[in-house]
Amino acid sequence: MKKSDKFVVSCQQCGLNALCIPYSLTHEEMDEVDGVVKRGKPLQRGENLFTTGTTFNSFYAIRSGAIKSYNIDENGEEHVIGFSLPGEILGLDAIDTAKHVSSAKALETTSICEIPYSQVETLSSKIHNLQAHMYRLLSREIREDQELQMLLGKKTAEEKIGTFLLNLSLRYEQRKLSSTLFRLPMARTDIGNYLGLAVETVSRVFTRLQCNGGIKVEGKEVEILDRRYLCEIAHSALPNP
Amino acid sequence: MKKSDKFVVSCQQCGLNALCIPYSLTHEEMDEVDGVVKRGKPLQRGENLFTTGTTFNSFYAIRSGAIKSYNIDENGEEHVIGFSLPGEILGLDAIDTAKHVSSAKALETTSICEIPYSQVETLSSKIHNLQAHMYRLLSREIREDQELQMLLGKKTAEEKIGTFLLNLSLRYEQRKLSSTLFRLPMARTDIGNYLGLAVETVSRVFTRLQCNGGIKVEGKEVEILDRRYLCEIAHSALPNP
DNA sequence: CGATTTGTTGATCTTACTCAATAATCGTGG
DNA sequence: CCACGATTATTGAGTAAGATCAACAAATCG
Repeated sequence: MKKSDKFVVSCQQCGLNALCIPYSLTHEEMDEVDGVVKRGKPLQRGENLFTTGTTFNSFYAIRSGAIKSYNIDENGEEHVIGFSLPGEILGLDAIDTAKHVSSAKALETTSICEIPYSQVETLSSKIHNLQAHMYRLLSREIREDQELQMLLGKKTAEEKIGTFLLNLSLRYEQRKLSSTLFRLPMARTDIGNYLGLAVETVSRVFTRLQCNGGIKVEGKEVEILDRRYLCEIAHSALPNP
Repeated sequence: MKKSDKFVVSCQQCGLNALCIPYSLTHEEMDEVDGVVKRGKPLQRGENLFTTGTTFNSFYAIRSGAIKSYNIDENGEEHVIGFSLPGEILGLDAIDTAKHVSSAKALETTSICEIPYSQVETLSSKIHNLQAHMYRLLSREIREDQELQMLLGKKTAEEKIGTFLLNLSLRYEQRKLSSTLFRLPMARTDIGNYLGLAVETVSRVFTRLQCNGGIKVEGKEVEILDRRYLCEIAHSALPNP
């Protein structure tokens, strides 16, 4: 097996384009990065990848499936922090405390790649482009979180759901999956919890968007019928005009 | 001037304990980190440190004063992202895009330290502890943003304001300033905008908290009278019991 | 196949927004 | 320093968006 092949197998299939930055690493460096990525056994629906308070050793890249990140507050209430789809990375919020500050649960059968943090730390000292990439990765998450804050603080239920659907659509597209027809891996409850809405509101907005011809919903299957209309609803710039 | 003195001058006074990590850097390393930090001329109230879309070259540490980070949306509406107080760092969200994704404006006369990103990148490849620290710094911001998301999505007006005040109190305390008596550097409008509340609601909650003896407000001066009560209102764990 | 969870729809209630009026504070120039 | 206008803050009254409660339908699972 050539080095570049190995790289392709454990890295790009992992959706780890992010970590690997093929355009700026030598084959040798790719191989090194490649070497630290571990493929774990798939998680079953409902299984936890990690839970709050446990020691942070690795972050993870989703290969297939979907993960829900959440926290349980003092009153035992769940708070959904986000959803991770294939090709995305999670666990970066735990670097600072060395303990996981949230829990991560599989929403469906999910296979993941484990990326031991200590090795990334060591490797990124040596490979300058990997370090630069880690900084960008972390920075991007900060920026995305800030966008979400605006969504949560200032937008109406319709704007929240519209933006949520368009965001999912974009993320699937980035992974070469259909951007117009996809399956929501999470329950309505999770969507509501994530967006700060009651389940009933989520349901009602879905129905309303369907009545207006923007989408077609059937259980967890969603089809985006009128992207332009959804963008209007979301009051955000067109992700893909 | 001894090296350690120089370090103290441009670094600790900057509130850059964060960047310097005295406990894990040698004097030589401290001196190197020290060397890249530039002290700029103070900003006057209303002056911008940077604006959305401009090239990102440096991030900044607040030495004194206060900064408001914000964005202007398509409709010309301002959205307040956050406030930076002495000893805190801002601009980390721009690493990814190489352009500033938000604007930063001085809320009062503010002196800052400029930290050229390219130099931190270079230096952190060489000084492993600096790299590790940068990762922690970025990771912490992600975690804090996630906490804010929960606040914005699921909490009532009282919980939001209560948490906001306790958070400010904690941040002042960390910088050895009074945690019980301080001046709000931002307008009510900014607080409301930041927390996703109407100005009027902010005003009303302030009055209500004052009536219940939790705080004393007089214009921008705030005194925390009953921390325990505020914590109850905020429905959060006591930051300092 | 029945039981349990998950999703939808309707009716009512509550929180916080909006609009409006007034009061206080700030900044500026005489 | 004070007077002026402009901005910023407070308070009240009415309204609307979304929460809650409740009932039912549909999907999922053992």
